[in-house]
Amino acid sequence: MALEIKPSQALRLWHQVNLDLVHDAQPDLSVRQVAILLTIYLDLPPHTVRGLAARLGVTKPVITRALDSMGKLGLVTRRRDENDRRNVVIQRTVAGALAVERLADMVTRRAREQGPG
Amino acid sequence: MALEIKPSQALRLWHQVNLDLVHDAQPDLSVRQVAILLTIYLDLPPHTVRGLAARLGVTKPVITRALDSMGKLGLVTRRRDENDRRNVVIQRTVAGALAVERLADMVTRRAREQGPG
DNA sequence: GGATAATGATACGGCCCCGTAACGATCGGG
DNA sequence: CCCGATCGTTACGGGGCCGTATCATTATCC
Repeated sequence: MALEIKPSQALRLWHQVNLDLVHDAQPDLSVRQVAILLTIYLDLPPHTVRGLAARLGVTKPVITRALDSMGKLGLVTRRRDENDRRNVVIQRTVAGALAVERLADMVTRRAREQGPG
Repeated sequence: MALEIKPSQALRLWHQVNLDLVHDAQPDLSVRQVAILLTIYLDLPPHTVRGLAARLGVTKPVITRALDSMGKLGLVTRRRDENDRRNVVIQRTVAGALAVERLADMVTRRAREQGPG
């Protein structure tokens, strides 16, 4: 059962949510950071730097830096993989889960506000 | 007739579209730039720096700089208001309209791909 | 064990964005 | 007129992200 949505509704939805994101005090995450964060919270673990880089089609330093900054915000954590100590496993946090949930509420609420066409 | 959407669908939609935005070669716009761009293309003209700043709740230099960079990308244009030469009227462009349309298609297509719950 | 490969982090130079403050241009009221 | 208010822009100092190249650490394979 796919979501039936018209282009004009899609645009208004994207507009409203982006306005909400600008308005709320939280620091704006970049498009890449959002893509990484949601991949971590929606795709099945485990998540590695290499894997995220491949999924997003960007270089590894992009992931490392994004994890650094989102780590400072408490949205994710890193842990060495004890089975293969070259790997780093990215883990979810309570704060990160809350941030994702807030985003879901934002999108859902704005979607419900959209009128026809 | 509001859009019926579940939080998990909303999150997957936001995730997919952000992944698309990262993947496509176009330079990533910031959240603020997207909010400005869509305000210009969805809200009724005329649009001024001051008005956009108020709508987004940010300072005027933020708008000026965003218009500079989006202007370089050909997404918007500026023109002096001849009635009150202090004002600047922001105008739409063909390239900007195409970019907005592409975004609408992206969101619409990804929405249709979302399964239940 | 030693060479090779793979993983994630770091260094570097460059560019863009931020907020505050100040600025020039323009309008409007007295 | 002239003074104050308004508009958009610019200057400044600071911080973040980018891609490339390089690095240390760890695993693998012969």
